[in-house]
Amino acid sequence: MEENLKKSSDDIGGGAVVKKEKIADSCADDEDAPAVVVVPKVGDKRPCCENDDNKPSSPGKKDLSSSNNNKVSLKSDTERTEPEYSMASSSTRKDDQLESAKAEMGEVREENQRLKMYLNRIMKDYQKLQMQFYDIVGQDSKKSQPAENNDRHHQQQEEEDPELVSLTLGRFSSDSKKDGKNKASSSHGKEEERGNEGLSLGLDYKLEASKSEVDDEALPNPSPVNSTQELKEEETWPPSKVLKTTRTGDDEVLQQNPVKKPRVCVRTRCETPTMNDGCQWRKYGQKIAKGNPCPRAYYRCTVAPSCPVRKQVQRCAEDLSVLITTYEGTHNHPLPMSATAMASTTCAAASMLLSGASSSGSNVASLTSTANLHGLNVYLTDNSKSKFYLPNSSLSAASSHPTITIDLTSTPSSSSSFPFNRFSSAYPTTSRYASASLSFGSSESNTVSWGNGLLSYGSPSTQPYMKNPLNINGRPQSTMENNSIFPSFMQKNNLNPPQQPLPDTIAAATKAITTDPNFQSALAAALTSIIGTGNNNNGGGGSGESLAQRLKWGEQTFAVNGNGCGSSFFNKPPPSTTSQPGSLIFLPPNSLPFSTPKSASTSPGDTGNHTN
DNA sequence: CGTATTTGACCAGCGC
DNA sequence: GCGCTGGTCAAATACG
Repeated sequence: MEENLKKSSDDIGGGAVVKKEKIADSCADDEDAPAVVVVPKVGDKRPCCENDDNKPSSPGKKDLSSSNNNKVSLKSDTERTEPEYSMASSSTRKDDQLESAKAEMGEVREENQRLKMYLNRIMKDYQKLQMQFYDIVGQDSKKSQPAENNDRHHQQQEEEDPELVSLTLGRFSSDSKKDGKNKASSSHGKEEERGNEGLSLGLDYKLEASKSEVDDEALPNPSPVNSTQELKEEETWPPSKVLKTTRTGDDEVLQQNPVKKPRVCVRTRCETPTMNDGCQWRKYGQKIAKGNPCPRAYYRCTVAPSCPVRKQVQRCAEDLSVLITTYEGTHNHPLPMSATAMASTTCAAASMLLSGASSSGSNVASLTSTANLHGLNVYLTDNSKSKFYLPNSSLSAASSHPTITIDLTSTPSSSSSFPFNRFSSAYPTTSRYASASLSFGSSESNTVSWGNGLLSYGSPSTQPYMKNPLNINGRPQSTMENNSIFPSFMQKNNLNPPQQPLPDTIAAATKAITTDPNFQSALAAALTSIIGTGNNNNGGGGSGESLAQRLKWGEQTFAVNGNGCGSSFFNKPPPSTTSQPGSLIFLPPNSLPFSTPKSASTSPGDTGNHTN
């Protein structure tokens, strides 16, 4: 364990920190881009570990990014640049530049220092938490040793039982892989999960925590984007191949879980080829799916080169006006503000799915939870038991993935009456994974497609989509989505901004999801695992406060970071927004969608982008 | 000319 | 083992 921790810390120091430049690149429209963001280097994921030893980062950038060598690096940079400036400039202008450069360097240095402090704090917290966790686990194990067998039995069942997928997922990261110690306590962990859904779920749902390194890395990593998720996801994304290898390579623990990422399926009414979710996507494939005449388009997130997020866009065969967008994976990079809405929503949905599944998993009973929040109906069901089937056969493809469906197409009446009419589980009855359906049929007209609403809101005049109805084949003509402005959907108490029906819906949806106890617990656990807040007195102002306390669902603005699940803690603690490092920031009210420069399509939603 | 999209080929998983 | 299907790759093409 210690080793792991150490390792993780090294990793963090070596490769996790991303420099400003990078951020700027990926999120051109994010004006508030943190000066320094800790972002898991997706692309460098592997290298990430290697970097420590073998791969010195490239001079300019890496220096800044290397937390361990911040000072040195910065200094070297400065030294390097100074001469250039002086040589080149004899004029006062140059001097000014030099001064400004120095000032910048100073800022960056400070930022780095701050990040370092964060990192240290996090590491400490993490260790403490872990210790506590083990203590608890140990106690439980003693208390319920007899029950252990049962747990094991459950475990086995889970392995065979599709429903338990989410549990499995949760289990992975924390239990299975850390070390023998964890392994021993895995069963207990499960027990705890049962009692407290959120416990270890957290990031687990990120899945396949196949590698211990990954886990370790992730936990300590303060990166705004859930590094854990990213790393895991990245590894897992390569669908079958990687999975397979992972599976084989890893223990049997993984066996039970095919390691498939949860998917969030969003149904919206959208006339445009794709829904603008604020992210930048590149189309990499198109296929005719069985049972649906409309081709399915495959997109991958291009905001960051290594972003594992993929999405599938397809028109509903039954109703061509309905666009089905399926998101898979979590962004490993900061997202534009406009993209956070969707990201948060999808992330929340995924979390809910997992948490819900986990809870159901223990009982192996069908889970059906209903929440009526803010006029939204949220249904979480265990599909495996569900007798409903998804009309769109094309979705059956997702059968192997835990899938949660968010229906934004249903009208109030229909949704309220029975959302599953439209949505049913994406899983066939034989599905191995639990799935959930969310129907956000707000009282407002959901008929306004998400994409449309967003698009029009953002910059009506410049919305190409609107101009480009889908082509004959229903293929997106362009993956470049316009930036949509996603009104501060997260604004507190402001769920019904005028003229923003859609965002509103999303906001409500997000809120509804986030209000879900399951989700809360899951998210809290996740955040806790990352930040290690909990009981520690974190040096960071008020960190002593429990995370849960800090999460004031529904009341506070919910800042979801690029990854979606509140990862942006450290991402950007702009003084103004977050004086407290640990505080959970939800979208700053009125985070407007800046239109992303050109190609970037920023829309609310990270995990998913819907482009019609 | 660089970048994004298109599209056929390829691969892996799954069911029969 | 074979065929079907989903998903991805990558060369060719289109576009700005």
